[in-house]
Amino acid sequence: MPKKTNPKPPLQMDALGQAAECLKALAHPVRLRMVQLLLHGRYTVGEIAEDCGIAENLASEHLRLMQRCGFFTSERDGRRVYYSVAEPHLEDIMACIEGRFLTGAGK
Amino acid sequence: MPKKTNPKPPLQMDALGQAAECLKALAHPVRLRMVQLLLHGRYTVGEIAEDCGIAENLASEHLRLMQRCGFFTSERDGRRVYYSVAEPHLEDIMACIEGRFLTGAGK
DNA sequence: TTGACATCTCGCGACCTGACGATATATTTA
DNA sequence: TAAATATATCGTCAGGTCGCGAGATGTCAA
Repeated sequence: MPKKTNPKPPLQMDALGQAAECLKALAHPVRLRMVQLLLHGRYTVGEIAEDCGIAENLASEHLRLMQRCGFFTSERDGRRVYYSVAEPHLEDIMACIEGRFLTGAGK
Repeated sequence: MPKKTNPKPPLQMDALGQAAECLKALAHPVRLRMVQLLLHGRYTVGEIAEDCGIAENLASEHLRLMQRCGFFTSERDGRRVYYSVAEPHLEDIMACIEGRFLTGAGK
């Protein structure tokens, strides 16, 4: 076991910190549901809130959190705001998660 | 193969909750580091703590959290306890995370 | 046994998160 | 203009997390 002066793995501790930040954003059942939904198309805040079974202001807060992480993007159309996936890697990451945690389960 | 063409996928909300729990366990820079390290072999608590630059009792807490999620396993050898990866999907998941967040960085 | 070592557990304080109600802003329609 | 609709923001608070020190537990060797 080498010393702390980085023999083995590089010092990506700050990069790992960033990754951890984004994983925290994903680590919520409602937000995972939002990812699943938005991977199939774009939806308004109201539609997303109804699908997730939560209040619209709460949905708005979750969506903006995901937007801050770069996962989602939004565009206004009249009084409505449509959210959609902005991060292409989300599909791969979600596939990994589903492959591990949702295999065969549920319907 | 069950139906897959579902506009609004059904309620696997509890499965998503479980996935979120495990993602929370991953969503910490030190624990991500531990995953990277243990994907290369098995190490004692002391070795892991030194690699991560944290106190041993703190390392022990992080390791046991990962163990509770089924990611790691441990076996005692004398006074030492070796931890190693117990969840094969961890490699794929970590590859996804690194592909998104650690591309080109570090080294 | 005693003592050193390796790991684990507990309790505390600081900080963060999630959900909620109330309110604010933006847009369309009457 | 006012009112209705759609979304966003704010304040609050219960509950959770993180890191730490102190001490407990387990193991080996003399």
